[in-house]
Amino acid sequence: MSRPGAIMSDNVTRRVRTRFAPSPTGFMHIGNLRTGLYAYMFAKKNGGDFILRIEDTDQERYVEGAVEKIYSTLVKAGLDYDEGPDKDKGFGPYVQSERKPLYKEYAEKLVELGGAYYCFCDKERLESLADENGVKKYDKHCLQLSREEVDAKLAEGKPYVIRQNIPQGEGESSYNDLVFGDVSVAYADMEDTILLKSDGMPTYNFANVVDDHLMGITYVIRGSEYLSSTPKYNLLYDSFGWERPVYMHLSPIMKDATRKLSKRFGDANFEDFIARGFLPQAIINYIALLGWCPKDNREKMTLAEMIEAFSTDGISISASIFDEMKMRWLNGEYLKELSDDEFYRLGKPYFDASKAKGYDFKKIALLLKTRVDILSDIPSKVDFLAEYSEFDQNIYLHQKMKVDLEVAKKSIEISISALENLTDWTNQVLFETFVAAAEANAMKKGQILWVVRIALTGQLVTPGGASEMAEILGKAETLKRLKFAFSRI
RNA sequence: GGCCCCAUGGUCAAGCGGUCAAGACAUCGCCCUUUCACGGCGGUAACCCGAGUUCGAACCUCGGUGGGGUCACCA
Repeated sequence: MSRPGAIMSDNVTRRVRTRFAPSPTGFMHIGNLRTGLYAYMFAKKNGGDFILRIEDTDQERYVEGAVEKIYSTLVKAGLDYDEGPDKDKGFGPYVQSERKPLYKEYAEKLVELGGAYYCFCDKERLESLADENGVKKYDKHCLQLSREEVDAKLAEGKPYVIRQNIPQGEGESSYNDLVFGDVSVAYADMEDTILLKSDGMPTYNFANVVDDHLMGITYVIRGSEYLSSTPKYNLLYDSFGWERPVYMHLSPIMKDATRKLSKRFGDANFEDFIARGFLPQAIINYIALLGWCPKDNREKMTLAEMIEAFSTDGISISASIFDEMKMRWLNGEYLKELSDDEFYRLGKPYFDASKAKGYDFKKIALLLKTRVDILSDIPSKVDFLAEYSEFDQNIYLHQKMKVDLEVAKKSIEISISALENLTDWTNQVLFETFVAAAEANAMKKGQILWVVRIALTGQLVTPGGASEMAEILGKAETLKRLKFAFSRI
């Protein structure tokens, strides 16, 4: 396999044009989005155009609202297309179902050119072609038909499809993929697949070629499932006498070692991640890294930085497993970078959804910014404000700080008396009060702080230290909880 | 099953014939003038197997194994 380098400028004879061509069959899958991202980055990196095309030739799988989802995802992700259904720059329409007459015209033209032929075989005959593996390779039966016979059947109104006419005999079709290098497939291994269905709609095999050519697409960037059928598409370009585009195939994103990330994997779609409190830029950043690595190995990058650093030789050829853990980490990094106000604004819906009511969430947000990876972690972090009851006494125990139940009980007792007459209820004063109380009683301040924090929340991991928790809870609630905790030890 | 493609720690990955085989996530430990977190420092952990080419192979070749894709009037 020969490994191609990055695009040399002298190879770019035509303006770079890439496209993203999703089919409106549901939500926006992460793997699909990544393909769009790479097509976008490649175009922008090379000063070219990024085109959106809707591939809806399969009416059976069409899902209502899916087109809108494609638009909104692209907007949120920051991938603005230069051309698309709502931005016609003269290559439209950009929705395949609206291009129907075009495909028929080109299919007929291809028949004239010898690259395709009419086929009238019925389902029964096709079924009978199955071999021991159930593979039904078409036998070019209708290629034998004379022009007169074809015309007669057509005049009769017999249903037909148009099939690609793969050359017979030896020979192979090959191309050089920007990511995979040389790929070739023998003619003998290709089938005369259907180009135009009996309903007059094209199959993907045909529509993508006609559209890519008509829309001036110079670089075809798509999933690796097309790797081995691409030689066939190239034959189509050749038959038409069209210039072949350059291809860049992308390996799939896996759910685990053997399963592809599929639409059935509920969490694998963009909308869902957004709803769970992932930031669009974090998602984009993460998926860009799933299968691509910049020269300098940077990880956290803005879209603009990624475009700047984008190069095809950094794209990996093997599949990668989606790791939500790492995406969470990256998202956390983006969260920490937010201004306090921005974090509060974005987190507000999650605070509102928590069980805690009536607290100063703006203040709590300050504490949470460095403590959550995704916004939907917020409710579980603040629920202790509303829910406080019996908890496991063992969480008081801390060997290194020498905290046992006896020390815990004493710490709480000391704290109660130190706090009871305190009027200035701020974090700073509270902290100093705890420290002073510890010193006055010959205890380590960590012993007090550790115990109070737990006594106040009933949790081992909390959104802040003892003084911060006390400040948020307020004097009355703080004392109430300390007294309760004291009574339980 | 035929054909196409892939193979570095648990995960993402750097590596392009000579490296003590980077870095990040996760994990573990330590530090943060003894609270949670943040942060800092450090540890554990990898070239699928077998031949060949070469003075020398994670890198090149072949075979095996494993995995993915494809073989639709789906895209």
